[in-house]
Amino acid sequence: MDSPDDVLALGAFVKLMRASSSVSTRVHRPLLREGPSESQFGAMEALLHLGPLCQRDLAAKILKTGGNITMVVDNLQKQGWVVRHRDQQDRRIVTVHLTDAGRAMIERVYPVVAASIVREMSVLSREERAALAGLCRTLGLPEPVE
Amino acid sequence: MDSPDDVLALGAFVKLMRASSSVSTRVHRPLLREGPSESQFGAMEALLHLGPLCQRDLAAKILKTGGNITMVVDNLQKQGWVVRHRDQQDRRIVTVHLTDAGRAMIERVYPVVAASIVREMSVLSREERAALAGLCRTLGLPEPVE
DNA sequence: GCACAATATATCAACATTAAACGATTGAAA
DNA sequence: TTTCAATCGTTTAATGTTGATATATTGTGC
Repeated sequence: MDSPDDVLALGAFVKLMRASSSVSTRVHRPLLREGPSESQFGAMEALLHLGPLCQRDLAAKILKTGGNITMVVDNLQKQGWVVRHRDQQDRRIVTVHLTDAGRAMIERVYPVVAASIVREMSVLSREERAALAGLCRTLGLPEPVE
Repeated sequence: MDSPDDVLALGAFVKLMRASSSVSTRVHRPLLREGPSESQFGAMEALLHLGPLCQRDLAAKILKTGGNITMVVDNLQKQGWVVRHRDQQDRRIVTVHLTDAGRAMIERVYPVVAASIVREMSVLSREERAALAGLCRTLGLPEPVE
């Protein structure tokens, strides 16, 4: 467990965690004190680009649990950015829709965040960005049973 | 803002976020229902490998805010894993020390997490892990003013 | 039609996280 | 020596996050 290979694997993991944490913090910092929180932003962006979603799909999109989505949607609803529609075919399902105010907000805020992301990624060359994307895609896949 | 380059930058960012989130979740899942939380683990690991730290340094090590550290150390103290020592030279400073029980806990748990990390990273070749570490190191650096 | 498993959401307790404001303490400048 | 700014930790309000559990609803097998 302390072979040189293991040490390098641990180092790569730590760097992955620190990079994602610091980049994410910097990307979302401009929204402070006016816009949605990070989770709220993720949900609003999904609704903008994918259309109305049920809470289950929304949770899957932003990698959060069901219990969490209830609270995030609650808070979005308080802001008047989304509304819940109970599905009439399957009454277990709640579909979340953007309001006009919500659409206006996310259409205003999304470009700001996107520009921030592009700026953050500009420290890497085009080839490096492609390499990072490929490595992260591999890492994100479920672990093989081995 | 929608040039092909920008789209690739956004894609790389999303994959970075999803990879770090899913890998981190899988790495820490084995600790559920017995061990420390993820933040608690980070703090305990820092104390194990670096020795006693003041809360400010602890916050910097695990990339969290001061207000957060107060709560994390509170909860570690409740478990009997750490103690606070008020510095006598500079009475503003609180140094956090592992207790014997805390050291025993983290020495038992750390190898489990480390093995889990090594397993997660094993989906990449040695060269890929090195490349990932380098890219993430670059990304984690503060953004140039440009 | 009736159990019954599966699904979707909500609820709950515990812990996490942040920004902002605050109190105590320190050190240095006036 | 007396302000005074900086530093360290804490507190607070708001939101997030999870796993466990509960409730309502659906569809299936009988």
